[in-house]
Amino acid sequence: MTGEMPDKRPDRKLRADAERNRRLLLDTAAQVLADKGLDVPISYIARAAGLGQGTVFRRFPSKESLVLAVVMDQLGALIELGDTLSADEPDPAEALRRFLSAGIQVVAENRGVCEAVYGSLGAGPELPAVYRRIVEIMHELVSRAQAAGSVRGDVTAEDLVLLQRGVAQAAAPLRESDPQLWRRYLDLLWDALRPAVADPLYGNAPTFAWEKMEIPAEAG
Amino acid sequence: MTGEMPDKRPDRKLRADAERNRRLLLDTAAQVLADKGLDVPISYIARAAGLGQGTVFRRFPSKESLVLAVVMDQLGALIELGDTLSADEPDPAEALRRFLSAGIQVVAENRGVCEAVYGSLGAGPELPAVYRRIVEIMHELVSRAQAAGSVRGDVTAEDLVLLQRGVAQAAAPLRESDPQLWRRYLDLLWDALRPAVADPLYGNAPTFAWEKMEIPAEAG
DNA sequence: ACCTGAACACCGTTCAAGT
DNA sequence: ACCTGAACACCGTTCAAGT
Repeated sequence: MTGEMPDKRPDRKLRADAERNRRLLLDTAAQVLADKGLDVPISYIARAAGLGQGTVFRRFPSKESLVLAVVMDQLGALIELGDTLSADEPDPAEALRRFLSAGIQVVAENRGVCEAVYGSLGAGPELPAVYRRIVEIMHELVSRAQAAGSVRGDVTAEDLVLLQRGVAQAAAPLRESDPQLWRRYLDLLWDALRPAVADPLYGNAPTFAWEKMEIPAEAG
Repeated sequence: MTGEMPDKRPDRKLRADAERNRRLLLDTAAQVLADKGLDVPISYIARAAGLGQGTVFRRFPSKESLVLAVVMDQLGALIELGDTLSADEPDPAEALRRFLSAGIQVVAENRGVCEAVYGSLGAGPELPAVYRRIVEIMHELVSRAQAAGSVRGDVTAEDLVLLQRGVAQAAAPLRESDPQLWRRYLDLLWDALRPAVADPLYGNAPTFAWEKMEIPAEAG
């Protein structure tokens, strides 16, 4: 057969209007998801962006993949901050604390991200490349803080990534009435990380099953 | 009109077969929800219980209310434990730790409860009577532990209820590969609660908007 | 009173027709 | 290549008919 197949490679250059629509869709979705949460119908997002819902599915094969793309956009900013801190912040404890804080804040202040990040990672995983990068940065920062004697030696980068989620989720029920509550529980977490208190922790540090994770199209 | 209305009062005595079916439904749902999570169709639960799906909606006005009833069943057991600890455990720190542990465990080991408890409480709240009771027990236990000097004075019962959730949710992504991971983060939380480390915490302790909570039918 | 399954509404996803 | 909205499948909820 001679019919042209549409190019499925994710990084194939899009036609100008398509690229514009993709960006519009991501921005609209980010905003809508942030305060309505994951339950908004795709049709709602499509209408808010002034597009047909078919267009959404042309660019993102499923609702989940759209959400994923939005979340990855946000985590991309977090990674940039991590790189900056890793390069420029001379105080290891301060660098770690700011990275923890920023990660918690993204989840805590964004209903869509909070709900999305709930089921993800671990067993039925997503966001692989981005999460792996975050763990790498976390590892760098926590290692330095431990070497400086600011943080107990028995917590790992994986622990801290999970605990970021935990802190954000602890504060999540009161997001509307007390949007800064997560800072309170970050303070508690920080206390728990002091080397002085270090009782041995139960069991072994967790490991993530990166192999099980599939690279979604958007991750390129 | 002379037609009899069905009695809507939630505690009205059910006919024997209806009561049996209600119990069967709750037990089946508990089991199915625990490992499949909230996404299982009602039709699946109905079939597993050998009933028509209409029967489910006759007893529980919505899927949400069925889930709620299941969760409340489980939290009922937690409350009983709390009462026992409050009455019988002489060591205040031990009593508090065991209550924290049991609450985290319920959420951590039960996918349905974990997902259900995610959105609840706080802004758009449910489970009111049961949650209020849990906070009361927590208040009793934490007060004693604080009076005994085992726990820092600036955390409240509300903090701890939220933090239970947080610990369970931190470990949730690895539930299948590492089902005991929550114990590790309970250890960390426990370290954070020591009076010795007490840096002042950010902001004020949270308060729950009980007024906003509606008593669901099942709470009778 | 209670049970049931067919019917309805809604939303995610697909696709034939149009630009 | 891309866009669109109608059509399809699935699941929560309702309800007319039966016991």
